[in-house]
Amino acid sequence: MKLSTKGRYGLRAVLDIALNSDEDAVSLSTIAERQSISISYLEQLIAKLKKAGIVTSTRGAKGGYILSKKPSEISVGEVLRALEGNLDPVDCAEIAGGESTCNASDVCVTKYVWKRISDSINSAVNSLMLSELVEESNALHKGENSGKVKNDTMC
Amino acid sequence: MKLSTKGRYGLRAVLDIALNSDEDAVSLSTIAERQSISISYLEQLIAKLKKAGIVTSTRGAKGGYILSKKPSEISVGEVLRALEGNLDPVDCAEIAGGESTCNASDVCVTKYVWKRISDSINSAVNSLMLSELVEESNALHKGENSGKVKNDTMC
DNA sequence: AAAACACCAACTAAAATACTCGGAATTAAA
DNA sequence: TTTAATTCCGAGTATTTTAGTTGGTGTTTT
Repeated sequence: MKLSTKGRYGLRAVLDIALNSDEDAVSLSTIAERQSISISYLEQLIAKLKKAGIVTSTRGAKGGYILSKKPSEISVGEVLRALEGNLDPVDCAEIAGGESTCNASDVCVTKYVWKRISDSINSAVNSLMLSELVEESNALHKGENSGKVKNDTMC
Repeated sequence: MKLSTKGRYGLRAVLDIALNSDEDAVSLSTIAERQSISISYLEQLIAKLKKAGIVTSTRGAKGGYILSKKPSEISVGEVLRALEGNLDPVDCAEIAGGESTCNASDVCVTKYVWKRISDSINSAVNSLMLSELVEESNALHKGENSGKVKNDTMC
């Protein structure tokens, strides 16, 4: 029941882009360095984010990534699901909202448990916007040199 | 971000005991058969439940397991944590409620995300009691032969 | 032309998961 | 008192997933 490094690193990467793409797009290598993540691994994570329409890339020298939408329009849930797949605690079509393919679907009590967990996770992350994390970060850095790199997205 | 078979099978086992230990203790082999779980694997799961004080065993022939407490006093959270370890989405002392050993503890924004997820999962499962699942199961089986095996804890 | 970048598809090592196996100790019943 | 049914225990193993790495191609600015 743990998030993998995909979700953890990937969210840090998105936050890094949010905090540092005011002027230019940010390159993979700068994110990787700032966040202490291997550049080649990060590449895979960003690919997922791009596919999900969360970030937009520009190729070539001076290229890099920016967010596709405003931070207030990107939920943490959206980001985590792009990286980790669905956040449901079990793989079950019925819980994911689809048709019940489960052969024991009508005699399945634990299903109520998984549904309850799934709903609580999803509502928690869907209601949390990237902008809130950006504000939190700014609050933590009040009084610091604003030109400095903000390496504050650990964990 | 998935529950392992430990949590899924183990909760089914607990529910099976709750539903079938009215008179005698239920043996590993009957749970295993009813739930289609390998007996030797189930053994490991039940050991965790015993260690956590959720079930009580009696050894020897006619031995088996019963719940240590009433179903209304056992939360699903208690069971899942016994089987899976803590349900937090990341391993972080601060989120688990302890001291911050994290070297970036005060510059750690994503921490708020993990805390939020952790809280939502734990409050969901802590407020759900085994007795509610028992009632749900009985409701599903209204009208059936009450002597029949109730194999209704799939998923 | 060269440097800085994104993009892509395999490949691999390590860790975690999901089991199995072989027994020893305990207890009820025949 | 033997036998069968059971819990209990520690170790071993196969499979899957995770967490990367490697070696390249294509694109754009300087």
